[in-house]
Amino acid sequence: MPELPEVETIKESLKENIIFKKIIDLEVFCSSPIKYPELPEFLKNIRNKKVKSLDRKGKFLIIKLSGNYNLVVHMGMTGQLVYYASQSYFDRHTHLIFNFEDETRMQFSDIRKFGGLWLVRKDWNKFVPGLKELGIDPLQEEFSMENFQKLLEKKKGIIKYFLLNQKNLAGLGNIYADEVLFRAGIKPERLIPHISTQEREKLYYAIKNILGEAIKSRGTSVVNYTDGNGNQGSYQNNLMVYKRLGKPCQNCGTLIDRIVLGGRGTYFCPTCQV
DNA sequence: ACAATATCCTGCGAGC
DNA sequence: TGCTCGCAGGATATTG
Repeated sequence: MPELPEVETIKESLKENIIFKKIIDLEVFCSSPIKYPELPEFLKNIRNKKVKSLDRKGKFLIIKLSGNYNLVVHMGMTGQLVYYASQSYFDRHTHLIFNFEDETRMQFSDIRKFGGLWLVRKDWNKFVPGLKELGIDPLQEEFSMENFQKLLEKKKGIIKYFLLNQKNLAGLGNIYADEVLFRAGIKPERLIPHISTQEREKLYYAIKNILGEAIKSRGTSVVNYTDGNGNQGSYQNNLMVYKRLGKPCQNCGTLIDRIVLGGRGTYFCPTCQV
């Protein structure tokens, strides 16, 4: 599940390989990931564009191209964007191949097809659902303790819902939401008004630190995530609760429990989290 | 206004 | 062995 640390790693690993390269052609094996514009226009507009820079907003990867075009990519659950300099791996989930002028390429594959690509220019973020509504990115300076406290002030709901809602904070998904709540010592179903200021502080640092650590580990490869070079991350070795149902908590030995919140498997330690 | 569920999709592993 | 079923969860739409 590409969440913020994974998309950040994909961005950085792709950057070294595709920056300043010219896309001469796009091969389409499955057009459903192309969300905007319609395929013929997408094909026409992607051709002969040079990669100018790579950016990230929450879980969105934004590849800035010449002609003021932006290629916005969301990996969904199983999306992968991998660069190949020589022979490439190809299977039935490979949907798109971006061919560069120097005969290298970047492939988009997506088993579950929840991912999407948008090629946009003017008013670009209004064509991409969810992009304009994104909340604070926890890696930006704007994510201060003050702003975080302010954000929580008016909220009434369950803390895990808050963390997963991209309109509040942009970038947390199911894995890191659970990990962050474990480190902060907060049960996932706690109501926000019942969370103390001190706990909110712990939560703030948990978000900042865990995302930072996960980026250092180059992401969590628990399902099929790889970076832009096809390499796995290692943060799966640091997970304290996610997917650890029935295993002893590494802090206190209590068996990790699982509940369902928002249709998502939610893992926590019944002792360490109150 | 909010919480909770259904929806899209495919692979995988459990159980019969 | 091979089938069905439930589960995995990105985000949005819809229902409660």
